[in-house]
Amino acid sequence: MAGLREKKKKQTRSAILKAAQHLFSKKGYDNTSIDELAKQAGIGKGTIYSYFQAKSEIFLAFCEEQFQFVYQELVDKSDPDAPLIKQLMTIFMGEFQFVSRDKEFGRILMRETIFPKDLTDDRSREIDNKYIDLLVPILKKAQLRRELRTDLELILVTGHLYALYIMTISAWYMGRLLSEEDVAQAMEMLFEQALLGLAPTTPNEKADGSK
Amino acid sequence: MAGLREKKKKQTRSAILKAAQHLFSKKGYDNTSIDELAKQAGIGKGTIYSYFQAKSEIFLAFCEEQFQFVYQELVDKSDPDAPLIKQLMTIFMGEFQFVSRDKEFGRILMRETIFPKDLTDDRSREIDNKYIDLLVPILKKAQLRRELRTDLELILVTGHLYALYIMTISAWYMGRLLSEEDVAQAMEMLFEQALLGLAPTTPNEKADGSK
DNA sequence: AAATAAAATCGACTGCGGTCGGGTTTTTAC
DNA sequence: GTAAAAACCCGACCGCAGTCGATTTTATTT
Repeated sequence: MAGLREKKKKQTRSAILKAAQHLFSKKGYDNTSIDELAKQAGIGKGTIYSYFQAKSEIFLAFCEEQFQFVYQELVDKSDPDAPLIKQLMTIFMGEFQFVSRDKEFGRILMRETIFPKDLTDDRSREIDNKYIDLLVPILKKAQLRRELRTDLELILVTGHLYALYIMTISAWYMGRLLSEEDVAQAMEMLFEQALLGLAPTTPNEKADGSK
Repeated sequence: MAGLREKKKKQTRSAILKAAQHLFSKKGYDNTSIDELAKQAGIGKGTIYSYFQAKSEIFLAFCEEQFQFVYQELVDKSDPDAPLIKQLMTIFMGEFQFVSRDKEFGRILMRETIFPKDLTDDRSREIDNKYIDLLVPILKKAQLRRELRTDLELILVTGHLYALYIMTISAWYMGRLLSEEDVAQAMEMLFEQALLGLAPTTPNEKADGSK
């Protein structure tokens, strides 16, 4: 049977992740050393590096599991027939609450997700694929309700909205936004801007003619 | 004279930055150790930490100088009467070219700028204040030309546009956009989306009534 | 000018992320 | 069943960021 080795590897990998879940949650990312992780998982330090290429990768794998749970919750919570902006707020503020539970945790996640160090690792790409999967159906429904233009590539729209989310979070990290309400308010204004457009409601070229 | 000490401190600080400029440019950020930096600057390792709290701070200070130069170039290059979207493209693609000269350099800069580790350090905040200072006059002129709504807070608009820039860069870092043309194209489409709005040209609420 | 206080400088030291070569276990070949 | 090959595991080791207390340099007081 070729299965014996494979099985053990799965066990080891999951032991590492379990140790990570325990220690990261308890002591935070920076305060958990690889040595501790290895000890907790009952393996040697070097072994960890044959499962993950860097400490940050363990963190991303850890996040992925957490996310899986949160996403489902968010999908369940949001009302598919509510106005688009309401749904966006539900999802992204839910995200924010999750990320902001531990500021350090969120910062590392953001950094690795948006500006990944290792391009060979698909983990970061997968994470924002999740955003796309989450948003696209919502956007499609909004198109049916005529809340959204139908001539746009939805992937660009998700990128647009995600960008505004990132910017809001960043402003919070930089101390420009202090409370959760500040964050919510700024985010909603940005979404409104995106939906209505920055240019005057009637496009400029046509307005010129009428003047 | 109270000046002697102050003078020396200025000298030392500038020696560190000069060493940083030299070594970072030559060997990259990660490959330059604090020890080397200290040696090149002709001081002890510990001394560096009484001028900067972390290696990343030295990097940000180094960037600030570089930026100063690039900004001026960008301002000079852009035509203040061109359509807003043209001006935005000139500025942000100029930025991109600067940042992408060295991928590692850009990544660290982005990470520190957008998700700073140390909130007590104002450097990262200053860097995006520069964006605001750069964009606001351009936006004001666009308002006069009726290319931009006048009922918006300009700081939110700069945030909006900056967010789209970041998102595009991020997509490049993640390997979703490969060439410079890809980046330019994606960026322009996002800016267009932002200007025209994601919602159908006539806002939904009014369209409903007419139907 | 001498004595005291304050500030700045230094490099040995610590702890951590990541590497590497030798040792061990599993698989394959015969 | 045994020997060769492959895969896997490990912890001593390396280089580096950042700390700390001892030491030197500058400012202040008498």
